[in-house]
Amino acid sequence: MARQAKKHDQVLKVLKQASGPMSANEVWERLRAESSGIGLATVYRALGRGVEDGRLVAIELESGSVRYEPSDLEHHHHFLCSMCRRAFDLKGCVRDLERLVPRGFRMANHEILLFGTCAECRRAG
Amino acid sequence: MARQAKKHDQVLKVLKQASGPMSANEVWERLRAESSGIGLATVYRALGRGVEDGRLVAIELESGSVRYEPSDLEHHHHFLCSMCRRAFDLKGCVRDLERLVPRGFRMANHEILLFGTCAECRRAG
DNA sequence: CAAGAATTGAGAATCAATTACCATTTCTCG
DNA sequence: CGAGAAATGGTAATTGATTCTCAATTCTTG
Repeated sequence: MARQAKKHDQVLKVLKQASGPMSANEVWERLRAESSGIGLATVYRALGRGVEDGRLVAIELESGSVRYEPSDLEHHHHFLCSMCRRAFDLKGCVRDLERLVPRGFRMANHEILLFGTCAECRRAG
Repeated sequence: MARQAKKHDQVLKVLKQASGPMSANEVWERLRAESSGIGLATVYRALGRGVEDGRLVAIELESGSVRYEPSDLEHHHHFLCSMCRRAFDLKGCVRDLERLVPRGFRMANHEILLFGTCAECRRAG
């Protein structure tokens, strides 16, 4: 069996349990507190490999940061809280997207992004 | 009357005529070729001021670059060509977005982004 | 035209995200 | 155990976007 990459597994685990896609930094901040800590470089390595493996997908919801999520999630979209900047998964999708595509263009996929305030920030704010 | 800012007007004009939101760099590349050229710093200044003025809005469709568009456009969404990386305006919207919002969250606005290949790149490719 | 204010351009500086490096540690396996 | 492969962490280096600096230019107005 291949050598086990403990830290890498921790990274994947965090993403599996997350309520939405996370940036490298978010993953790092969550893991560094834990028992043994983790280096940011390792987080990036784990994420990069996860994408290569096909176990993760990288998405870009806003300028300046790439987020990662498990690739085996059902089709879904995201909510970006403008206060805490976290992204949350949404359930469901919408229909009739095809009719938005201009003549001659080909749509490969789509992203629906809702902006606003998450429940937690609403309570806090 | 206030001093006229020629270059700034050129920047706004480019955005008005554009088929979609443009990044600072895209605007710069289009204008530098013209008659007198323009400095990248000036493009940024014009964009920044345009946003302050309320004449432009900044949107973030992908990592690493903010795009700008006139603020007086009707509600619309965007298509991002994965080959040429340009963004195009789309007509129309979809319904039922509200039902995607999780309980306790508040949606302020939304973005629908279609990915794929634009007509030009399809012909070329 | 002269003075003063705003604009401009070029390049340096900054900033955040990401990657590269390299020494150290941890595993695996014979 | 001992050698070699893989993983790790800290930090330097890089990258791309954006902002800053400052001297030169352009306007506006009297």
